[in-house]
Amino acid sequence: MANETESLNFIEHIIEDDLSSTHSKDKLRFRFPPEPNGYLHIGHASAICLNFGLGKKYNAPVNLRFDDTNPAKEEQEFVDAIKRDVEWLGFEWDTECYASDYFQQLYDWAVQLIKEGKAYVDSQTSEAMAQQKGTPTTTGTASPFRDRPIEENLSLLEKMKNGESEAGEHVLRAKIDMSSPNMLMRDPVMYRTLHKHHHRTGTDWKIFPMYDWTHGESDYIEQVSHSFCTLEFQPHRELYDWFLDQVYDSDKLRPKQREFARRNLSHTVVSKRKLARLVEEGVVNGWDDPRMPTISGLKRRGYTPESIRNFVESIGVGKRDNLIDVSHLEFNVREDLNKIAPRVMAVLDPVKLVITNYPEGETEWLDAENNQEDEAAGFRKVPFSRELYIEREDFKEEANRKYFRLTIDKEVRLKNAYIIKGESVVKDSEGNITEIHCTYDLDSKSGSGSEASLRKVKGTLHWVSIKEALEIEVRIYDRLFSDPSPDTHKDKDFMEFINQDSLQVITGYAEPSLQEAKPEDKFQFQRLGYFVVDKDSGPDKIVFNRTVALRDSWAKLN
RNA sequence: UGGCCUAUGGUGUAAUUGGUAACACACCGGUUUUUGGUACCGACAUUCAAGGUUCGAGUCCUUGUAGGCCAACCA
Repeated sequence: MANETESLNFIEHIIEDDLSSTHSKDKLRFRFPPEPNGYLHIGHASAICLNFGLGKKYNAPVNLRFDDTNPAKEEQEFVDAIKRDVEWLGFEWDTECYASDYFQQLYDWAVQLIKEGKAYVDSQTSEAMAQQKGTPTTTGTASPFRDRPIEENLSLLEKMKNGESEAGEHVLRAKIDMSSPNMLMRDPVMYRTLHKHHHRTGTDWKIFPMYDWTHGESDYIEQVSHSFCTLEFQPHRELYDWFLDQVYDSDKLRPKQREFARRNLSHTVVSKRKLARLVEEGVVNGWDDPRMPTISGLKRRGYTPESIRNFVESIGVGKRDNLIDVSHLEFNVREDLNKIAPRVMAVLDPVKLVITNYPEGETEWLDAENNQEDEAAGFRKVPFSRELYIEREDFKEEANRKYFRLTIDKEVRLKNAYIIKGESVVKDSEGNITEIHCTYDLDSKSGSGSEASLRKVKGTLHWVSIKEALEIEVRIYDRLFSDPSPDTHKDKDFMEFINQDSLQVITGYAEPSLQEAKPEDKFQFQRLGYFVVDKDSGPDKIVFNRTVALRDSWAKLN
């Protein structure tokens, strides 16, 4: 069977091992646990595809769980955006969960821990506690409150809960081991007081559980079998297990945390906090700016869910540090868009071309194939006339043999139209070319089947008839950072590597068929790249984002 | 003066658990082409280092080396 030779990633190996020893298949359950404090990015897409992909593969439920334990940073806007993005990527969650739904259960367990002498209220400043915590190479020392009587701990926690203490006055700490080589085991904070409005619990709760106290218990409550997170949580595993030990009932499934390496994309940052800085400091125009590696940014840039899923699958999962070149991502959009994007013609850097032997004032409508990769795509009509725009770089007065485009005395084909020959140029007083004059071969009309039309010419140019052309706004994007790995320089802030020219706005001219294009419609501007209609488009102005340029082996030669 | 994790081509992953390095991207070369696109073909690594076990090691052992993470009342 083909399945037997299919290679597995290390996560799948873990599951297969568990399946053949401790777990039955119907007990498998996964979760995707975002904190609603920002938008999802391409790194999250990896985690989403991993967890939901596992769900599909093993026919197991996957929860969408919002890790909303910090009301200071979390907002409903982000919850909505996250749900939208997960759905857009093409996944369905089993249950929509919130860590805040478990606040009461967590509190009850905390009380139990105090009663068992495994937690205490500390009333020192955070600075003092940090001091006592020691460093990775030196052990910590005990808090003076470590052996507070159980009754006192209980009443203090009660006071904290009732909002009778200030933020920062007391915290609840687990009593574990101040000399552990793992800093996280040195009496970690379980609860802090925060007088903030929570997006779901409002002002009901004045104390909020910390991540470590919440995450594993939430997995346990939901009976998640495998809790996958990124590598930086590796040291948290010991604490995850310790907290689980305190509440674990052997009748139930015991969740396990396993870690994988987050995917780093070159020339950008893949960190919610750093992306938030780009938004806050106005480097980009919001979380969905097409230059952002957010899901919503990629969507607006013209990426398809399919291309992102394929990308994630092709790069796999591992445990080592990595830096994936953006070209991987770009390959995947091109591959998808090549199949589905209708071809149209647009000129972005126009120069006027006059066909001197073509009748003045006449327009003929020619047939143009919509997509040669898709026979069902059919044909459309494009207007052709005496005066056209072509790209400035598609003409040179003289050029060597390697240049296949228009030059004086050389023939070239106008896509879907006729073969023309360069004759002369008109220049302004500064020597810039303002018009190119050429003649056309009446018998060479594309698709006519005539001998002339079948003539082999080396170059084919795209063009647009000036009279019928549509003026469009085109936004050309470049990488946001000039450095491949802007946030890994020890002594430099990633903001120092921002590419100042990551956005270029130009006016172009497109064939009139584009008049009806709607936001999110995707096209290939022939010989240029893939473009998507932006939501900023209005009735009098269509705005296009360039998703990605076509591969360009000519540009490489230069 | 610590603990944990990771090392396979330029990049990212794989290798049926000890049987002779695979796939994709990138790069380079070529064929086809009314997109210098697409498609197709070819080239591109003896697996961090040094020892060891073995008929046989990317897989096992030893010793090194390099990189990452850990000192938030963030997640």
